[in-house]
Amino acid sequence: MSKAERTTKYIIETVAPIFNRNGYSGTSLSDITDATGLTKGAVYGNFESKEELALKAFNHNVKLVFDTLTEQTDKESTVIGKLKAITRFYREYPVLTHCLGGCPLLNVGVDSNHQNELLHNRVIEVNLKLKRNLNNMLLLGIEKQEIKPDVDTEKYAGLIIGMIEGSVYMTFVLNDDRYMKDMMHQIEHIIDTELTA
Amino acid sequence: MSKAERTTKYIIETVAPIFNRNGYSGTSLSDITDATGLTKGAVYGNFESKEELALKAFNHNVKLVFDTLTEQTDKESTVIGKLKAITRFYREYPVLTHCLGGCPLLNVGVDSNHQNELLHNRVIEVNLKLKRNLNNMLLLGIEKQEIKPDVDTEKYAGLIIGMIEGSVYMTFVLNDDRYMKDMMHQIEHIIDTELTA
DNA sequence: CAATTAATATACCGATTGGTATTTTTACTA
DNA sequence: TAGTAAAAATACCAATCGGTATATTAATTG
Repeated sequence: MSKAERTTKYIIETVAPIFNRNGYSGTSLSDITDATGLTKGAVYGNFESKEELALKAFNHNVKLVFDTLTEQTDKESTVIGKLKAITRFYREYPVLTHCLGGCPLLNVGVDSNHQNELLHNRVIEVNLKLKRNLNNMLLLGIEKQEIKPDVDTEKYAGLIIGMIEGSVYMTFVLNDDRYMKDMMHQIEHIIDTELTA
Repeated sequence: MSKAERTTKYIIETVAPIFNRNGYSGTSLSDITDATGLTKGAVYGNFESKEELALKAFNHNVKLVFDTLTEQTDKESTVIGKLKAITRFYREYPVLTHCLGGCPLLNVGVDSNHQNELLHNRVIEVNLKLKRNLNNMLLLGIEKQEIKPDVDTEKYAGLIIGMIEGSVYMTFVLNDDRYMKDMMHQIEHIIDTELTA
C-alpha cells in the first residue's frame, strides 16, 4: 500500500462522518483540512474535487452498513431467518451509525436531493439495490415455500425499506431509539402475519 | 397591512420552498435576493438574520401542511374517519408539497440535525405536536369505543408518523409516489386489523 | 547514498459568504 | 401636498469559499 493510497483511505475515513452529519454544502474544505490535519494541497492531490471526495465518503459509509448487514443475514439459512436478522440489525443501528454520523442513506438522500446530482443518483442506485436484494430474498422465500406464494414482493420490499428509513428519521431527529425498536417489532409482526406461509 | 408586513410575508412565502429544497447552508443570501428581487438591505430590514428567516420559512411550510391536514380530519366525525382522512391526505401529499419543495418535516429534520439548533429544536417540537395530536385522536377513539381499549396509543402514533415519513423519503428520493400509496394502504390495513374495535 | 519521483505544504486566486452603515427612495399622515 | 417616518437600495466589510500553480518535503528505487 503506497503512501498515497494510505492517505486517500485516511482522508475518506476521516471525512465520511463529517459529510454525513453536516451534508455536502455544510461541509467546507477547512472542515476537511481541520479534521485530517492535512492541507488543501494534500487533499486535492488525492481527490480531484470536493464532490468526488463526498461521493467516495458516502460509498464508504454505505459499504460499512451493507457489509455489516450482509454479514448478519448470511449467517441465516432460512429466508424468514434472514428477514429477522434484518430487524435485529436495525435495532442496533443507532449504535452502529453513531460513529458514521447517522444513516448515510437517509442523510445523503435528503441532503443531495435537488442539490447534488452525482450524490443523488448514487443514493437512488443504493436504495434500488437494497430493494432488489430484499425483493430477491422474498422471491426465494416463495420458492422455498417459506413465504406465501401470492405476496407482492416488490411492494413489501418497498414498504419495509420505507418503514426502516422512517424509524431511522424518528430515532435520530427525536433522539430516542424506541421508535426504531417499535418499528422493528411491527415489521416482525408483518413478517409473521402477512408474509410467512 | 403595512408595507413592511406585506414585504415580510412576501419574502417568507418566496424563500420557504428554497430553504426547504436546498437546506439551510445550501441557501445563500444571493439565492434569497435573486428569488425575491429585493436587496440584502430589504431582507435585513425585515429579518435580523438568515437563521430567523429560515425558521419563519419552516414555520410557514409547516402551517400550510398542518392546516390542510386538519381541514381534512375536521370534516370527519368518527375517529376511524379521521384516521382514514390522514391516509387520504398523504396519498395526495406529493402534489401538495411539490410547490413547498418537499416535506418540510423530513427535509429540515435531516438538514438541521447537528447543524442548526434553532431549526432542529423547532422540528422536534413539530414532530412531538404531530404525535401528540395523533395520540389524542387514538385515545378519543378508545373513549368512543371505536378503537380497541388495550391499544398502545403512544406506540402506534410513533409508528404511523414514522411510516409516513419513511414513505415520504422513498417517494421523493426515488421520485415515485407508489411508495406513498402502498404505505398508506398498509397503514389503513393496520387501522382495520390492529386498531379498530 | 544519490537521484528521481511522488506527495504534501505554501501561497495565492477570484468569487462569494453573511452581515452592516449609510444613503436614497417610497409610503404614510397631518 | 409637504413633511416626516419607514423601508429599501447602495456600497461596503472581513472572512471564507472551492480550487490551483508552485515550491518544498518525503518516500521510493537504482
